[in-house]
Amino acid sequence: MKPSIPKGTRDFSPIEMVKRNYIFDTIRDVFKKFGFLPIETPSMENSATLMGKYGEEGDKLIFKILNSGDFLKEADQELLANKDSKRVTSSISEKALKYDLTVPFARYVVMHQNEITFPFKRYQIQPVWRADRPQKGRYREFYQCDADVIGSNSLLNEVELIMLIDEVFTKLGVKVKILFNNRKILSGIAEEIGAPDKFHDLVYSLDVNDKLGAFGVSQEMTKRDFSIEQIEKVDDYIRKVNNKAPESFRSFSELFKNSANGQRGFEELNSVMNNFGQYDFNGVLSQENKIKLFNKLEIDISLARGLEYYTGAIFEVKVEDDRSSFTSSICGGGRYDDLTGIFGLPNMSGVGISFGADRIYDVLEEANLFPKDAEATTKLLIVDYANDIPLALSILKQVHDANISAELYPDETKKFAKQMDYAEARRIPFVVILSKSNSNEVELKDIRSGKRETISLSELVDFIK
RNA sequence: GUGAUUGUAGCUCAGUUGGUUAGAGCGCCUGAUUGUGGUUCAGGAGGUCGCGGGUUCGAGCCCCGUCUUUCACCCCA
Repeated sequence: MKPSIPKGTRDFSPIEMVKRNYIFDTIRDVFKKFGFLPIETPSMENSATLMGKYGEEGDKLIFKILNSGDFLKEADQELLANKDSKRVTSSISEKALKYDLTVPFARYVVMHQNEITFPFKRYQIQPVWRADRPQKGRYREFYQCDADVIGSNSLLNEVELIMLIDEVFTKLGVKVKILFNNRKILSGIAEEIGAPDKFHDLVYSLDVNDKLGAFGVSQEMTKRDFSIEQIEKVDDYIRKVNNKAPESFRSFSELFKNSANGQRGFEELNSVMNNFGQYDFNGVLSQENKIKLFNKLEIDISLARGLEYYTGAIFEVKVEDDRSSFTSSICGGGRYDDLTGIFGLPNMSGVGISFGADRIYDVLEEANLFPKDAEATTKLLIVDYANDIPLALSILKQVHDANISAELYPDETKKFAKQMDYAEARRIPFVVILSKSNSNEVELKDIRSGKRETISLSELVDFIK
């Protein structure tokens, strides 16, 4: 049979793994620095844990796992006879692959609440699965790197997460734009125009602001049967936000006369943004005391995010780098006030962000931002050693003891040319040709320059280092 | 989920309006040559043309189905 792997999944070669690990290590280091602690959860969860948390679209993208044994006997025979796939699923599948790391985390918090010290800061780097159709930057199995703080209402957590995002992308060398919004503003607008029941239609309409501007939003709202007064009111909001001037944004709050939700959303947004040097809405803090970010931080009122559980802050990060054409978001997150409530632990607000490692990989690859030394693993190869294997092994031991990665060519019977090809293919920078060496001096070749020289064994370690 | 797109040797690709034993470059293997792998020369292995069905005297080229690739929409990391 011809070997293959499922659609949307990938194998990773050693070269790719070294680069992937570079991303994971960078993100993990920043997570640790900010005080987050690691956990892991299983690949699969009970379907009931996952279903209903991601909205209608999200639920459809959850991979279900078939029950074991004679599952058709256990199934609802009537639904089975009617070939009602959608409804019969729940009777033949009780488990599912996890769709993100946030919901399993909420489940974890509830199950381990007695052992956790709150506020709890955890990070988690694991694969998740989505039954999406693959395309650019979209895979069916991909890694998320999450950091969440749960059990704290403080908006300083939002501030810290923005600092964390800025630091990660600064370390990776990618220029990005951090978009920030608050879901309360969105529901505030819905309330203000008297259409809280059309929240989703409003969000979808606002979404086109990004591409088509205020006029596009009006058009979209017309399509979705909003009244002229409603459209005009929203248009007012949009224009105030699209105009990036602080005084324009300040006047924004005056628009929420009838919505406490909207007013609060504005205050939350304001109090977070005010910590950063790029914004100065009310001029309270002097510029010197504000945090300077390497990347851009912007308010984007159209930012809604599909995940249903967000209730406050919403983050999204997009690449803004000439060297990359990547347009989809590479990091996102937000605040969820009651994710644990459904599992029986109310009043536990959390906020977190999720880095899309695979998309970040694509960006770094496209923009050529991987450090070059990320490719070399072994520093030294010993070749042509068949005549004196004990000497070869003793040199190997000495180099290893100096904490340098080195190896023997794995087959002493192969031709010299083969052994040199191996060094080149593996990008090993140095080769010791043992047939021309003795217990005092070794013949060392630098593969990149092609130069050979004889140096003493004691110098070897320092030379390679 | 909707609409396109791709699939020929290990890799990158040719293959004309359907017509005899399906090609190239690189790579790989063998031998020779070369004062020290990387040069040059000679030879060689390797493909049921994604899979299944159909049309035809005859299909890599046409039709249907299916899987896969890539992309847009939707949604999202």
